[in-house]
Amino acid sequence: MARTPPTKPRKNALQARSRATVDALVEATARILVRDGFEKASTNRIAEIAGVSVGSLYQYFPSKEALVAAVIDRHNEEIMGIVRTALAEVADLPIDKAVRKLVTIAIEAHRIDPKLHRVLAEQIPRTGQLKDVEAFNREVHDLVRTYLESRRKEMRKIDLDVATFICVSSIEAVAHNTVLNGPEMLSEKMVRTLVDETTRMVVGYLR
Amino acid sequence: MARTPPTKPRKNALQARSRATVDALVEATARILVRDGFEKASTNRIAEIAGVSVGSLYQYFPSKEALVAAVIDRHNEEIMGIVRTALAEVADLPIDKAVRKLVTIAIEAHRIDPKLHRVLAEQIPRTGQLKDVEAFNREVHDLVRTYLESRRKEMRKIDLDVATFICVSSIEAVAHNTVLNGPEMLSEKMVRTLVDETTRMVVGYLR
DNA sequence: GTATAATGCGAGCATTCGCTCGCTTTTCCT
DNA sequence: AGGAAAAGCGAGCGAATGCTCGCATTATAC
Repeated sequence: MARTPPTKPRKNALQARSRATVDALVEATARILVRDGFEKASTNRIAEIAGVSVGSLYQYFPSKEALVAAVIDRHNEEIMGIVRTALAEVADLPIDKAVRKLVTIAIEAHRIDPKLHRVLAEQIPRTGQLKDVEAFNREVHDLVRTYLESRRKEMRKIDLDVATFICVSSIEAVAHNTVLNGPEMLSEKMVRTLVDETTRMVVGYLR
Repeated sequence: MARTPPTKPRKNALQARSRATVDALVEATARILVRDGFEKASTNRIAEIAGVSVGSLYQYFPSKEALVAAVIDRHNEEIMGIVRTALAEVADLPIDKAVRKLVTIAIEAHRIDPKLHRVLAEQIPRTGQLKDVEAFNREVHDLVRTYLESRRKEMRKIDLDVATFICVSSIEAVAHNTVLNGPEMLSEKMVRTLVDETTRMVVGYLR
């Protein structure tokens, strides 16, 4: 048999299979969380649904918590992606346009897999994940603060950190509660009204 | 054997002791939740800390969930008491004064046993308690809505339910995040600033 | 082709948990 | 005093869970 080239020797095969296994496990965890809730999500069950053995599960995730954390990370990354993109797009817009976009985006972000979002928000005991949640909040805060800083001339004199804190908290809460209150509040018309009103409040506050 | 008198026959003795037992159990549950978190709060442990046997525990609480629910109810009742009182006091005040008071109260209410509040918010899987939380939110919403209705002339034309939803969500979120962010944000000065700013935002929005 | 390492397997262990049940102690009533 | 009812007790059961470990299977290297 011919020689195998020196490059790319020892991790291909390993990755092809194990990557798939890891993905299947995370996906299975998410599905069980949505379908049966946190309490019913045992490692045995997760492995079963993923079509993987418990033993293999524990080769890639040291604990059940790690598995759930992976699901949370994936979800958070999705949301952060949206938020980052939105804030980049908004960088050159005046405050009123920017806030409107951000409010819209906030609701949209919460609408990604709302069932999973609900389970993560309501059923997952935040044990150890505190760091992650904090980092998440921190990044959002910093991004928004940076934007506001660049638009300071449109604003009244105001402590930037306080303003950011209040605006982010409020927008997030409206988006969160809107989505959690079920599909009733998610009619096109309702969403538009909420975006209008929240934007009005925040913009009015900032300047 | 003589007849047992019709009035107050069968619950006196029961109440002196059992009242104390029930209280001890609820108190112990709260303490364990704060000290060790939800996961460590087993019924055996709760009974032990309460100085009561597991058997007795199950005479008064049909399940662990019921015990936790009792703690939540107690906490919610405390908060609702404050909120109800505040809204009564505020009924005759103009919007700016009223909102300021409500924001202050919201933070104060969240400051009742903040550690317990944090555990309840972050660690308790909301399973079955959904109804209670909904009822709680509902009552707050209705109280605030009623106040705003009585002050409509001071306000711009606006959908009352939407306005209530946005204001309550925002105020609650600011209070919640303020308290959860730890004692750093709770200096006298900081709190005053937050109250000022949040009040400004909400009042500006409403009129 | 064969040795070696990577990956996967799953019965089962140790532990914990929620909860029951047969019994004792305390309180009340007469 | 005496007996019935209320309250309390706690060893322990059955079920479930997170996780281990010795072995089987598959891929890679040469």
